[in-house]
Amino acid sequence: MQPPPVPARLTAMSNSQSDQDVAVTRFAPSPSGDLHVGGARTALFCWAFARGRQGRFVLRIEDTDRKRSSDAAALGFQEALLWLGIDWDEGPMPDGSTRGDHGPYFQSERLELYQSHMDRLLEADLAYHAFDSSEELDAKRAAARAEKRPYRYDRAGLQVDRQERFARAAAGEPHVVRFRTPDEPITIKDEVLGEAVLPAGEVDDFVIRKADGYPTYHFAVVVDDALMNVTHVLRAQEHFNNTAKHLVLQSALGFEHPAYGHLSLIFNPDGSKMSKRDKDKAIRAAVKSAGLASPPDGTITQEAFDAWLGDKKSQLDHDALVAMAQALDVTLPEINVADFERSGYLPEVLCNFLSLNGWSPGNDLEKFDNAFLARNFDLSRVQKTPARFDRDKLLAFNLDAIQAMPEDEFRARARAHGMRFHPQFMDALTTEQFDLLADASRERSKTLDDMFKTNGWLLLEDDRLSWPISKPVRKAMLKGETPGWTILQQVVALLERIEPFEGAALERELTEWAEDACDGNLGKIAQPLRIAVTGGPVSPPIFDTLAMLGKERCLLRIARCLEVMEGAAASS
RNA sequence: GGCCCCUUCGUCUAGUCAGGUCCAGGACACCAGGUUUUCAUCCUGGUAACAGGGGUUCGAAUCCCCUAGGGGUCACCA
Repeated sequence: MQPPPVPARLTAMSNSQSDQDVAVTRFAPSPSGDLHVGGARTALFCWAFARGRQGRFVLRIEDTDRKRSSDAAALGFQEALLWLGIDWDEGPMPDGSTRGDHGPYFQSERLELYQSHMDRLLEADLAYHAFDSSEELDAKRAAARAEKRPYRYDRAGLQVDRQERFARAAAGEPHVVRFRTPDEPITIKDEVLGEAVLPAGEVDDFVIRKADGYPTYHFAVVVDDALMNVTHVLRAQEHFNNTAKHLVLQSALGFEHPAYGHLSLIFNPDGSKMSKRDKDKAIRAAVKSAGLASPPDGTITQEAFDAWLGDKKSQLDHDALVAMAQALDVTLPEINVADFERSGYLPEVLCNFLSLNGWSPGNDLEKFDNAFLARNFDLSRVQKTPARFDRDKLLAFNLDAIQAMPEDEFRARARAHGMRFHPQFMDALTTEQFDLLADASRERSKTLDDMFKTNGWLLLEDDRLSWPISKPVRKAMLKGETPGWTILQQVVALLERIEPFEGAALERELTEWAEDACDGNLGKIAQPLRIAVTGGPVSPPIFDTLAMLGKERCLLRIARCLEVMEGAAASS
């Protein structure tokens, strides 16, 4: 039996209301997991495109997959966008309110809207109920693959008589609705990639309403973009082929076609696709290289550990990953926007860097802010090729931004970061101590997190400090004609005298003292001092280090250190 | 595998649409020096690319064709 001819299209339906927007873009994430940097870049470009043209930027939540969507994730996306400095004119707000006249902005709340357009299609035979079971379809797919033939839906649903289709659907028999794709080539015009023609038959009769009554992505996106007057759809390149479906659907529904621009993907440095799985992979690699047979203390149970290791496809949850990373001393790769925040990257730097992956203003200009991006962003300069995400360069940009920051801004931002991610660290320090630390750390900080990671010595009880004899410690303390510890012995009396015990006074006195005692070589005393008060060879400039700790604690630490070093010197 | 897209230093890219000013520019990384009380910074210099092959042209990174490589997609997920 021949399939019935393709029916005529519905007459044009005006979906342009009174607004004369030249540019309406939208970011439409599905709320599962966290906002990925690739998604963040898409959002940023959408935002910039609209902002640069006095247009509107819409946030829409595509939660038609009921199994995977969550409200928490939707909120997380909003917070991540706001943190990046991306705001929207329409859509849900984190406080639960909604902006805009084209809502609702959660697809799960737009079901009647979809239904009315679905009915138009069904009535006009531009779509049809199909009663194939998943098993039947799977079998057909498998058969096609076995014959090395591309699978296309065979329109089995159309073999059922029209009246019967409607009757069975009305009777409640499980079914999907499929779109009757016209048998003709489809031309995709893309502002980034150019024009592409998909041969007739390439797009089959795809499902537009699932058995659970929810529209599929393809249908919802087309209806929503039209009803929200979206003029420019900027999205990831993985959607490129889907565009053909959206185009035919728009024609059938009588909607105008928005302009499309497909953005290339963002990859890892090794060329693999960047995904949340990378964190799990990093931990697996660390476990393997350490040859671990049981989980480190304080992480996960042996049972969970075995189950996880036994199933390569399984992934540890976030808390477990963090615990494992800490125990194994590995850094998890940052994948989500929230990861970068936690790692101490500045949002304006992340945006700047993300923009550079796929877009550039030309003229060898690299450093710019979101306002500049909005003013200058255009589709013609968007890169067609995927970009590998270079964390070293991002880190270098972050460093530059921190160095360029005024001292008090750095204090404030570092403090906010500390309160959020290192509360126990902040509790242990007085305001004065923290400011001292921030000022001393700024010029060596690549991230806001650095100072919290490298200054644990400040929090330690004086009698808990220890001095592992590493190579640089041995060199500074024990080696040479006059070993460092003997110089340290001599400087104690001076330190006891210095008042006030502050940076300037310390610098003056110690420098003068080194003139005689160390042949003018401050390093001879600075390193032993640093090691004595911090337990290791690395800390902020020595005078700041001493001042932060205060005289009493310094002297206590030095005294204990001298005992240890004398012992080490005697036994070697 | 079918279909679609892409291809400039290790990486992100400028230059390609309007062929000469490009023996290809910048940034990060890397290498070599230098500054510095540790670390990190900072300064100076350097190595390094038009995927390959055919055309067109006085002239090609830029235009055309082929090959190779890479990516995307083929769900009742978005």
